[in-house]
Amino acid sequence: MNYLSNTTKDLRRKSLHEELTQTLRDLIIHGSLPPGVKVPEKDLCDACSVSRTPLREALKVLASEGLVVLEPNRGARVSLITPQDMDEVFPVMGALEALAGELACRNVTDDEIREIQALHDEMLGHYRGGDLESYFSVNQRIHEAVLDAARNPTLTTHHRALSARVQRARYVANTTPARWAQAVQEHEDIMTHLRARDGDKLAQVLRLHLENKLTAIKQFLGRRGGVTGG
Amino acid sequence: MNYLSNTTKDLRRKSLHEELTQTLRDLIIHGSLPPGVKVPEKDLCDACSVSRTPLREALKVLASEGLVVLEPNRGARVSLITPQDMDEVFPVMGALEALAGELACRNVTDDEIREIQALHDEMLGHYRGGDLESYFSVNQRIHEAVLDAARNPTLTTHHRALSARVQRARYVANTTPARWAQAVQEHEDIMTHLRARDGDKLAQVLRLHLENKLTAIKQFLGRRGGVTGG
DNA sequence: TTGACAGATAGTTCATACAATAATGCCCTG
DNA sequence: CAGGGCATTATTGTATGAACTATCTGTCAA
Repeated sequence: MNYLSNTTKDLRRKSLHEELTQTLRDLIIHGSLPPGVKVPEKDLCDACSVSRTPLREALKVLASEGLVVLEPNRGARVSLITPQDMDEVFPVMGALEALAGELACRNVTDDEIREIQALHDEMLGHYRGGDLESYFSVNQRIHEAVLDAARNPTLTTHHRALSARVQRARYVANTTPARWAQAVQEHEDIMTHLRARDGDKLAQVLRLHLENKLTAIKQFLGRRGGVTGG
Repeated sequence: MNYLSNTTKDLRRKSLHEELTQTLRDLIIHGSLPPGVKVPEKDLCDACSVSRTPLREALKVLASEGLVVLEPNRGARVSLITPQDMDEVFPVMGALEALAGELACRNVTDDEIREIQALHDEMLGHYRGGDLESYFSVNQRIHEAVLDAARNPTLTTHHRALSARVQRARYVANTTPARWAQAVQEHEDIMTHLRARDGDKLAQVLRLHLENKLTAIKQFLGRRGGVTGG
């Protein structure tokens, strides 16, 4: 009875508030709940057909992830996407991805490298076809695969929390052809270093990847004039 | 009405569940709620004189921080401290502290350096006096000061969440004289590089600092035979 | 004596009711 | 007509109750 691992939760049935958390997270990431909007409890309760208790529990978790902001006695609102936020999030994200790259190079299997390579090739196809949505989707899976290969659930958890805030920015900031080409090139480098299992180089390019993405997003946010999502 | 910063929460009155979260966090960090124990809602409600609703909200947040584990329909228990956990947490912590060191060197003011130096000197006093508790306390404040100097609240938030898990380990693992001396030397290096505002070097030594701490703790956990706190 | 099933029990999950706080609109006054 | 104060309303915060799930215990059969 002593041996209840901390990671038992994988195959358990999800409870209501847990599903809700995921649902709301997705709504926020995909922009269905845009930055800045008030989120009255009752509306969400009606929309999701649940009572306030599990909903409030979900909101507390999302608040701890930084996706919503709770103002006591005045309710919740989806957090804004400001250039300052991006300046905060991206460096942290970069540090975590760099670490993931290092660890992945130590732990990744040949099979996993082949899988990631396949994803990479698929992504290139979407790039050539100009299919941005599919590109983003596969891109996301690549980064998640690298995280998996790092074999560090704690790292994955924190990365995922930040990833939500980063992804959200993608939905409000356009991708220029130049930036897109640059990103693809960076992914080529990522694959090169991963195949070579060169942890330092992979870490370096992952960090650069994030830095460049930040620059691109901030240029867009700057053009649109600061606070996004009102 | 558009300009509600995401960081408004500082000067607001805390709500019950928020205070509870902090209270429980402290109880867990200091070992009053030792790793592995079941945490029946009713007991905590009686102990804290609150109803179950805010308590449950607090537990959800602590679960998202990894301090408690929720097993659906079977309640919450304080998460265990295993060597595997430490292997997960410390590298992530190291990456975040390294980043903090880099950013701090860019942004720290002369006044802040003086303050941190003062803390460092105070800590040395506690070391010479053999006062481990005071040493830990000031040590903690030094690392927090570096985080503050990094000017990145997101980084601070994630660091703090991990820090709770790390600190907890300190309360179960003894500090050997050798390790203590080593840690003090590392702190000397930290101060040197911070004063020189050498971000790369500071990042490097902070990472090393965490790696060595991990080694020390794992040696202790290993000696005690694996899972701690049942 | 051991194993399994059934009932009882304790504890969690979700729903709802009540209380308190902030937002809104109206009226009154200057 | 404008501004401030008060009452009303809406929304959040907390408490409690109902239903469900897991666990424990005791009994019966092999």
